Amino acid sequence: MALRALAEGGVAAVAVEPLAARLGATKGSAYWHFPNREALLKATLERWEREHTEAVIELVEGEPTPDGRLRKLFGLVLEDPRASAVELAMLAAKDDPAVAPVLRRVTDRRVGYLVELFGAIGFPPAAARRRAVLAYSVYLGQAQLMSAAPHVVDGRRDLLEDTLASVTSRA
Amino acid sequence: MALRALAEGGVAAVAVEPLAARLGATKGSAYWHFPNREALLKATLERWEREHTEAVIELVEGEPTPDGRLRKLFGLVLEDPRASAVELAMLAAKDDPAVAPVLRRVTDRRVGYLVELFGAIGFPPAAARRRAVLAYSVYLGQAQLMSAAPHVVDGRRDLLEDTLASVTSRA
DNA sequence: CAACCTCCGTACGGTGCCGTATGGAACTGA
DNA sequence: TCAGTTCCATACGGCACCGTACGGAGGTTG
Repeated sequence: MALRALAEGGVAAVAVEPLAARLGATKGSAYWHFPNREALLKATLERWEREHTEAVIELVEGEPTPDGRLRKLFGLVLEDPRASAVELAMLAAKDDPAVAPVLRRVTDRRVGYLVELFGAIGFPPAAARRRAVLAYSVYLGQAQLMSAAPHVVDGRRDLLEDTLASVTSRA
Repeated sequence: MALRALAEGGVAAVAVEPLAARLGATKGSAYWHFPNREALLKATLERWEREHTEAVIELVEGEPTPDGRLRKLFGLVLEDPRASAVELAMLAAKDDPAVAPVLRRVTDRRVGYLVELFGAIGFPPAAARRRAVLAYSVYLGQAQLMSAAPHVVDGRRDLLEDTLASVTSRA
């Protein structure tokens, strides 16, 4: 529920009174479960970190080949922009003291996973790391673009191919 | 001044009372110059659009070759992350009704410029457009990453080369 | 049954912001 | 000089949120 609010209204929407009202309850109840708003937000963020970061990686791990995993990963952004809503909300609130550490952990975890992936494709460690950083930049940028200006992408299914080609090519 | 607040505190910081206080004035004064907060925000955003979007393009146009222009463009993000602060604030507030139209215009303008650039490099129109969308994604993503998790990039000067190679290679 | 703990509601004060009302000082022009 | 305009301050009410105080219903345990 708090996650839904986070996706829809950003970090600011993870607030005691609005959420209580949404649940048909009152603040009195909410403040029994959480000492304050910060604790509510922290719990929400950590729950997202726990459940959704690994979930994506597990989903991607279902693909048999490393190339297939990369394709799956970037395909996720393009096929369902709404799925990136929480990610974008986190980036939007990157300066919030409750958000920053979670964001940092998730970023490290994901870039680390990408390093593995590029290593499995055959890049040597240093190159794999560079590719991973680049690929994650593309991932973030596409999520932003899909969300903020979908018309520039609009049905551009070949963007996925372009992306994969540019990120994996050994020029 | 309002632009400074926008860069530092995001769209939420472009508020009547905080800005007035920052200027050593009072709201009474502020509400004489602007009918309401929305007008203040709109004026701030449009001023940014007017002065800074074209400014970047003009700066880049100073480079003699198209390749040099691309290099300059991506170099800007990596050499001074603070310069992207307003961009990121805009993206963070993309759902704000005052922000959305400005963001859309700026995105269109920039992607359009990139299409020109890739055309000048020698890509045929359709390919140039695809490259432009991809390149702008990388631009946005790098700005995000530099701002939210600088430690993963950290001194990685070769990222610029990687980026240019991946975006311009004719694989 | 009585004391107790759990969970929720009502009621209140505080803060930061929006927007309005109103008055006044300084300048400007007839 | 005096009326009008410009620019700013004080003061007020409103709203949305945070957080606290406190009371009460219902199950739990001695």
